[in-house]
Amino acid sequence: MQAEERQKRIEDFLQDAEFASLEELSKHVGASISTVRRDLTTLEAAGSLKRTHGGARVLAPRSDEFTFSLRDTHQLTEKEAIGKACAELIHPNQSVIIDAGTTAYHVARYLEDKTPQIVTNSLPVANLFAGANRLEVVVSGGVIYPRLGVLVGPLAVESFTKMHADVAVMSSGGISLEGITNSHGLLIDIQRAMIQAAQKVIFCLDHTKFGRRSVLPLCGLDCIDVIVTDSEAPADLVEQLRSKGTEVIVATVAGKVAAEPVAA
Amino acid sequence: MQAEERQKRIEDFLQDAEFASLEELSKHVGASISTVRRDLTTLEAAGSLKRTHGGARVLAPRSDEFTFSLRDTHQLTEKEAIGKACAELIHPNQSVIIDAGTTAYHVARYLEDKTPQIVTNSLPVANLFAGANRLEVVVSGGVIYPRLGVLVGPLAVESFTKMHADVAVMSSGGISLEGITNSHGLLIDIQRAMIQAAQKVIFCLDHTKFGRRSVLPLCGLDCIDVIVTDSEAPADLVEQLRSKGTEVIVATVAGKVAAEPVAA
DNA sequence: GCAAAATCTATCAATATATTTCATTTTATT
DNA sequence: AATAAAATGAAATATATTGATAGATTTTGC
Repeated sequence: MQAEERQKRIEDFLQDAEFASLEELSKHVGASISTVRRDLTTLEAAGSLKRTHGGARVLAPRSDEFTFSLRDTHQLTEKEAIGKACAELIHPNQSVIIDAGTTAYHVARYLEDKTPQIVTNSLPVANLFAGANRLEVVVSGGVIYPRLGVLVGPLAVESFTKMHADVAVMSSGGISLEGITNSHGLLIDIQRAMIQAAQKVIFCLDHTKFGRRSVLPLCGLDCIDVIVTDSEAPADLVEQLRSKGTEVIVATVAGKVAAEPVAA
Repeated sequence: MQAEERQKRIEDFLQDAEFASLEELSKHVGASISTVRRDLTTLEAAGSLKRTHGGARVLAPRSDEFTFSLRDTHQLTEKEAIGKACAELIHPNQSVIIDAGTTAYHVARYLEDKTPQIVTNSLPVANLFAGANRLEVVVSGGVIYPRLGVLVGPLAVESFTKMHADVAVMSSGGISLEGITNSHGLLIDIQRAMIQAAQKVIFCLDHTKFGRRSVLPLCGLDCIDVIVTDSEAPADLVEQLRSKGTEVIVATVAGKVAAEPVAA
């Protein structure tokens, strides 16, 4: 059988089964385990499935919840650490804009005790605080972007242009020396408005974002006050960013924060 | 079994049980206590549950995330019937404003197939449609009113004053011959804006609301185009409303027989 | 407040799964 | 057909997951 044909059969099989073990797949396509492994590696790189221990599963099996926030266990501990470290930068009673994105979501989880005023366009974040009556949560208006649970569109942008906040906690798809980039065009306008609205801009980016360039440019390094990342971030790029005057905080996964002496 | 599958089962199990011991979970997923422990650690980090001594519980139990919507099983079947009946009044592709309230929520549940454009200030309603990518859902901005998951405040009011919709599906605390009343002061302004914004105003009120007067007056009968209620509504008041020129639709509860002959 | 019981965390060996490596077969190219 | 290149399957090596156990911690009952 041809490699391409085989990989297509694997994709189809997974589409129905949602998950399949290597043995199953091997039997189904009539190839050895090794070959199936190789195919899975290829297909994962192509983005059509997700490998797991013991097999593979479809990428977003069901979208009954916000797929991004709870199913995305990628770099989970890193994001946890980043969330914790970033939350420590927020002082009580500050007003905080929370961006819609996995990493920013994890920051939000550590904010409840600080009782800040929170502004967000993320439904998951809104839900997180819906039950808490100690802190005030402002939700921007907007149209729901399916699956992500983000509010987008002119109403959302407008909300933020009229607003002011002490801090903005942002996340995005990539960072390089040229600046920040992101993938979703609809989000860019909103993120720019968020950055404009906030006095201090914090970007939370796990190490996989470093050196990566997403489709669309969001802003230059000069817009950023602080970057929070995890200890896996490439040291050279971190140094270069610092030498360009951007404060970079590296959160250690163990739970402690390796904050650099703040050179404001 | 796969790790992911197992963790999903733990989540699901907890969703129903609200709390479960390690032993229960271990038995339910067919893995050792140690493994369940590890899963719980992971899931807690992901934010989907809270570990406790001896087990784990849901973080925000689905059933009282928004106290009003799901915990309120009061007149559930009646509200179901009202929701269904009201949804039938909506034509495909109409734009619909959905009020924040138990009854209006139940209407929303029957709207997905109509693919209307939906506007709401209710987080539960927003969540309901967050996964659906066939229909456009606009969320008004605003401050989260704790526990209810309603967006209130000037931002919310403003959203609706700038808007226009074909239909508004409303609910409230009471109706009498003098008009509609509601209890939450913060909601009144928003509801008025909703009514202004819509061409056709439908009020969904189960029978317990009839003859009741809540704290604050919302609007007179002249603002209302249609009232949808259930078959337990007092016939005399229904008749009086009709004679005043308000259309009243009585939804029959499945299994229950309409007390009065319904003159559509 | 103390002791007993239960539960938690940390660690380790056993197992299962991944990755790497290499000889062999298949396919493509001249 | 001869050769180079790529793909395959199988083995060896490395890594991850699991279940069990021992010592630390918390809860419970008095």
